[in-house]
Amino acid sequence: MSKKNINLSSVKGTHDILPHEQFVWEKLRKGIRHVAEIYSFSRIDTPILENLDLFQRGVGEATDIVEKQMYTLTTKGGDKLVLRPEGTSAIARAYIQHGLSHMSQPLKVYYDGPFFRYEQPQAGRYRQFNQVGFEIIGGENDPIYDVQVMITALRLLESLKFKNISIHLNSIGCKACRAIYKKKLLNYYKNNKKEICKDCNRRMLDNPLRLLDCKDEHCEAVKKEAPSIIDDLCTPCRKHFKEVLEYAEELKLPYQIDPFIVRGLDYYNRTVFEFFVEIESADGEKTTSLALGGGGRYDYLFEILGHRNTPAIGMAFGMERIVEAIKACNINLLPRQKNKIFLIAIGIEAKKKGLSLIEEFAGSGINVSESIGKNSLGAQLKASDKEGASWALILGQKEVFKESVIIRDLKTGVQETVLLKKVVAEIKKRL
RNA sequence: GUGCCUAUGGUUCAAUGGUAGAACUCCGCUCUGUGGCAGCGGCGACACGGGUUCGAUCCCCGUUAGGCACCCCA
Repeated sequence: MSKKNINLSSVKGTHDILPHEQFVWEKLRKGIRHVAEIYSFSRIDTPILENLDLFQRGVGEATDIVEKQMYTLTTKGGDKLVLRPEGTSAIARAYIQHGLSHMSQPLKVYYDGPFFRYEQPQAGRYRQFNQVGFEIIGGENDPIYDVQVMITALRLLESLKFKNISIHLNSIGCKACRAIYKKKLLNYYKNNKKEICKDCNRRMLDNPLRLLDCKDEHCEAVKKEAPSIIDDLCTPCRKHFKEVLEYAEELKLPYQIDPFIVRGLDYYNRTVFEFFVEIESADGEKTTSLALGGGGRYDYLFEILGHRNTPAIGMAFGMERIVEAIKACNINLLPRQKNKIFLIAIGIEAKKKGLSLIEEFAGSGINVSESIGKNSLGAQLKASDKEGASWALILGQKEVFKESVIIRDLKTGVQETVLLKKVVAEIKKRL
């Protein structure tokens, strides 16, 4: 087998998270755990593999995700499975399957993990990507939960030191008022058909709400004058939205009403929102908004899945997007350097003693790093420098013979010889 | 799925129709008894396939991958 034929790069749209970038991810995971605890979300993990029907039914047959972005596979037994493209449907499935409606309601859960969508990779977009999501399921259909999900998400971003966060908020009503609005919107666009781009002409046929997403400048002009769904909400939807806004005011959420937010998946109703963060370009000249995630209410999902009507709201962030935004905003999350101990041993006897010494330190909860495979003292000191260690423990022939060890302060160069059995205590004192 | 751009060591960049240089990184030596500096040395690359040519890393075509945008979304 020739090496030449093996493709040694990661699969298109997937990426490695290398050791030197792990600290950002770890920080993010910690932030997630922390904020989840504060707002009493419990963790839930669902499998990466699910039945194909779940998403066909849940997300919607006509959505892009289901139409062309799912990784599907057939098992030897003939079952049609899919690598999960999103989290909400899977959580709804677990809720129904395990009778979680019998736990105290509403159920508040969070998750993070990999998801899969087959599309063209691009900035902040991968085929395998990670999402973190928060869901509040069951209980009352109270707008306070809508705001709770948003505040949780907001606090997560704040804990990562993001500034200039904004929440674009909208209501897309219910089946009844949305249908009326769609007609109205279509009528309006029909009258302006000549002004709009060819994509929008297509949208008129297959996804009218998406007309509001177009960034073409002619369409922008048409959009400005377009009827707003907020004016057409039915009385219950209008009341719900009004209360959401009142709670949002109370919590001083950095929100703005954005009638152009329409989410793609079928199961959304009423409250929908997206989180943005402002990014300064490299030359500092202009700022752009980066969408980190979004969500909304999905009161219809449980009915779609054949369960009784269950109110629910949730949201998800793209973790890669958060990480990229952290980099783009130059946010420094590096932990303060801890004092590190570095063991240096010269000669086979010293190395043996050194190994047990590392164990002894480990037993006291102190990590000792080393580069014990190297032989010369100089090389090992150099390695200690690269590690950024504070103290070196030097064990040579002489020290082994005398049952002692040198403690070298790597910043000042001051050295002290102490007995081997006292060294752990001595280091503890210095820490 | 569509359009535009790109492809040279681990990284960032050069040069060239006669097969490649540097900086940083990595490894080693100066230096089995004291690191950061310095000096010296070493490993290591033309994405793949085809075409034009005496000869292609360079020109052309295709494939693949990456970037950006559209679509859509996280």
